[in-house]
Amino acid sequence: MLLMDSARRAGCSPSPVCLDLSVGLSPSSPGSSGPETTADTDDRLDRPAAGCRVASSLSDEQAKTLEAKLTQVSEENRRLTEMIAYLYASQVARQSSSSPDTTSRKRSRDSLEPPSNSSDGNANAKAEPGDHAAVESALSDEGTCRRIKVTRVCTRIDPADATLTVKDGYQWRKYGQKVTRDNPSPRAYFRCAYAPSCPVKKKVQRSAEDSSLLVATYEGEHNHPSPTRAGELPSSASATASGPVPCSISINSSGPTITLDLTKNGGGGGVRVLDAAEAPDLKKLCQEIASPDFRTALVEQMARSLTSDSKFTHALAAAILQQLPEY
DNA sequence: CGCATTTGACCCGCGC
DNA sequence: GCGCGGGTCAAATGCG
Repeated sequence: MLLMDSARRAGCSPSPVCLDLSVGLSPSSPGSSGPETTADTDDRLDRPAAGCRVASSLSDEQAKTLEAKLTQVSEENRRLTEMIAYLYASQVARQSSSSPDTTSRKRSRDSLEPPSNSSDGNANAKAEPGDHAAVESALSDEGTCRRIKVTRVCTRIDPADATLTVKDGYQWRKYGQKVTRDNPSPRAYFRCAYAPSCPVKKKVQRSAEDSSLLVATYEGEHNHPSPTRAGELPSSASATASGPVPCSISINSSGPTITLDLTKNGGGGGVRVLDAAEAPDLKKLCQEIASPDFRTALVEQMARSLTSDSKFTHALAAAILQQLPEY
């Protein structure tokens, strides 16, 4: 959260690709219902975090140390973002050179949706390289295209649980269910209960590879507050119950957002690119990001940043201790 | 009785 | 033009 906040303050969104690094908090964080499940929403950035309360109890010296560290982390985050942007640009260049025809576009009959910019896994599974241009087009036509945010959220569930429900705090109305070609488990279609005033839809389907993984794809943004406080984030409630997921990939009209959720109990805290095979237009990029070298470098750099400074770790430990009740 | 869910039918875009 | 497959509709059904 500090990373994201610092990146935002540093104005660190120069590229169509945003590297969103979120370090999971303890599920028992006071006042937090557990937004461990990743989603590229901005809401959580504007909420007071546990870390802010910790920082407020620090001495001036500790605060300065943390601030200096924050600046350093911001810089590193900016470099990482640039790295992602470079990889993305390279991929775009390769794709555009191999598929000059970008005129044919699949347009949804649903007027609420933009030109095909779907992150739907199965739809992309059969997409040709030209489809990548659809994403690219949406990126370059920001001024003319209506921006529809598409977010993919993954939640680990009990494999025995047959219900395709993701408790995210919002009320949904199911309007359809289909068995898709590439996945034996059905896909459920939901509309926000506040429709038609709220245009948000979501699709929920088990992962074809891992039946314990529930993939929810949100299209659009709610134009109303969540009925429940716990639902400030998509799937936040279920994430608390089911545990965070290591990674999610989101694609919106402002560019793909790759969210790496380095939580401590989501697959060992490793970085994993999920459903890369389902997004062939980004497959190459995702493969590069998911490569062992990149992952190792990323994790090492983050770990080094956070642990190399003994003052930082001591200050953090002291701050945490101050928050613990005395026995 | 009203509302939510289920499920088969239908629509539409795309590839061949 | 036809078939396929994803997405949506709407009547039927279930439930409180």
